[in-house]
Amino acid sequence: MVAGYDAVTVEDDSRGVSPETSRRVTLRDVARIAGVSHQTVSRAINGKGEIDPETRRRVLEVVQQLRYRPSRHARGLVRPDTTTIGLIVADVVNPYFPELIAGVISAAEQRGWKVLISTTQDDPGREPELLRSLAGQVDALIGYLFQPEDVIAGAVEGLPLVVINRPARHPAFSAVEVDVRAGVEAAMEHLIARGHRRIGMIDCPSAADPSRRDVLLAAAAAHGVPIAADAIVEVEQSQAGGEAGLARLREVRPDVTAVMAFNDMVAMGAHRTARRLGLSMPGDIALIGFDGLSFGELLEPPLTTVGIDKRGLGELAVAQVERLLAGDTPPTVVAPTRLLIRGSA
Amino acid sequence: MVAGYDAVTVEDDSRGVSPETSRRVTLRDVARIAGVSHQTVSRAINGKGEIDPETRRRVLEVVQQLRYRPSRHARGLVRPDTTTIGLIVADVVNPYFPELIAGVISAAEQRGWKVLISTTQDDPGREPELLRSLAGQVDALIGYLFQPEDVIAGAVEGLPLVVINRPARHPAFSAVEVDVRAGVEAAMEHLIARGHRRIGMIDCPSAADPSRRDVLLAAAAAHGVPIAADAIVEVEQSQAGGEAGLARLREVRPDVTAVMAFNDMVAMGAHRTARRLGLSMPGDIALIGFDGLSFGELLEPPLTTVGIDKRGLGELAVAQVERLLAGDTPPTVVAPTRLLIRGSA
DNA sequence: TTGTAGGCGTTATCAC
DNA sequence: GTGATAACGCCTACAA
Repeated sequence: MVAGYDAVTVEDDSRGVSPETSRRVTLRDVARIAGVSHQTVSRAINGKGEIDPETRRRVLEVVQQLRYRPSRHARGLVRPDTTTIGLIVADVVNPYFPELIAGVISAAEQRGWKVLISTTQDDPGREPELLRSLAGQVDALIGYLFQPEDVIAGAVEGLPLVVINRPARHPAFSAVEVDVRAGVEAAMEHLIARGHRRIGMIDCPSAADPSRRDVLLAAAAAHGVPIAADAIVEVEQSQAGGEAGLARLREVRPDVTAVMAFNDMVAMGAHRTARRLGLSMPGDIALIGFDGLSFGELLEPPLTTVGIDKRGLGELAVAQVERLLAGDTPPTVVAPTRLLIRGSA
Repeated sequence: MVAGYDAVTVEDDSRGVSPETSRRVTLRDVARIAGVSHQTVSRAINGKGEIDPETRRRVLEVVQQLRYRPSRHARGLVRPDTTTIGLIVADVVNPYFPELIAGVISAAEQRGWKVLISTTQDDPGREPELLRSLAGQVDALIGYLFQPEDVIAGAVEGLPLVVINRPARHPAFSAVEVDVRAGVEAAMEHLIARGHRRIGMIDCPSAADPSRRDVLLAAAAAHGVPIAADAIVEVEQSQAGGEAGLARLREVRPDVTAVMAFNDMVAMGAHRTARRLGLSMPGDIALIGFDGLSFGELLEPPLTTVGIDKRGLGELAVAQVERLLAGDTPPTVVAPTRLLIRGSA
């Protein structure tokens, strides 16, 4: 009993004299004040093992009073590990991402995993920093990243990483890619079947390899409908970029009858410009986007586009993580695309 | 030394013979194989303290070879805590949420916090289970929840919780609310100023209190433009609900000239029905949504709506968490709304 | 430069 | 029913 008494005094000290130095309230603090062993407190909290109801009540009271909260780290150390994966994207609001995120979350949840999300707020420069800070908290990472591979590799230091927007050259990475080639191919065939022979593109800078532009050029050439160099304009990846893009393209090549946009955002801008110029779609000009974002359905006419199964992409990424975690080095997985013919082409 | 030797054997066992039983690779395993103390390994990994480059190289090699990864829990136990907050929403894809999530993430990031996201996949029944499982991983929770308060309270057991879609009656909760009253009020004034006198509503079931319906009725009454009981139809909260809602309303009260929808999703459905019926907006019928989702801008005519600063809502929630974590019991915070007059009313 | 001892907060196992 | 004692995997002293 003397020991208990002593302890209480110590407790009073640390709590009364210097509450600012607020050390964390621990199981032992509760135990001391409640006059029981820390083990009993544990039992009271977890409802495990036999314990006198009265003791339990008293302990829980002290728990409340001290605002005690168990340390998740201490728990994690002792209990079977919950695996947590980190997800880094540029921006949650970009309509491309929510579905992707949903795929990751649901696939993770199926496995009983948790997902930690971070965004670069559209600033790729923050990637290394984010990767580093997430790396300490998770068991693996999934990222839609733009930095050079060695920069990324340096930041994650051996943590399993799955990249979802580009090929993985670096041996430490694993990748999920979109079948851009098949998508562009399908779009091209569609346009040609509709009689288009002078096709243009509103492209954007991208780290992908091969780029959409290369793929498009190849597909067009393969079909004997070569694309003129000046029928490809490059703009910033945004709606505004798309608006400017179509305007520019019309100036340079007014004879173009069909346009493939880098993605739906850009296509939406082009769509806007087309309407502003009084061009009917698909009559005066056919327009095809890429991504298959749902807002395209709301446009008038609705946007024809190469749809990506973004949800599936997220799920595949989690599956890759699973194999990585198991010690595998899985080959790149390719997510399919599907032409969504909706009206603008 | 015998102990060490034994251990090596065990290690060999667990890796070679039964990789399924795979115990975690620890710092000590690395140390043993590298022939140094676990402390040296720690130094090699963290780059702290003096260490012979050659030793370091050798250690890191073993680290690679054994695929050693430090345990985040063990680290967390010793290092200053990263605070992590859990965020629970129904579904990331619902266009209401991405902005909210973005707000939470950016506010959290500003404070150096991490965000763990979970979704109920639109099944409120999963809330207790999710809350419980998240509770073990985070320092506080933010949730867009539908279960009764005591159910929630039981699941989080004292973890700080901020609810963002309803008032907090329970003392353990803290809340961020949307200023529905002001929003509805503004919408009402707008309609009345435009000469509308027979106003209807497409409502949905909701846990909010007071409900949007009550608020609308009060506002209407206050302006001397009472709303007939049968001018309020209740539908499921979805686009399909909205479609059915306006159709039903037109049948019962064809004289209604303006309709307030429960939210933008529902309004979009109504918008569709209006077009299908050949009703011009805002001429034949004025339509106002709620939420201020951006897709409303793409409709033709664009949807007039009561806008919510969803990003701000998320930021406010994080601020509430901060106060909660500091030991405060902050009062409910109200996020403002703003009428976005875009065309449909 | 390297190794040893102790502790972080929790749970499990075993006595009492 | 309750309480010691020993892990869990890591890091920060401090000693060698």
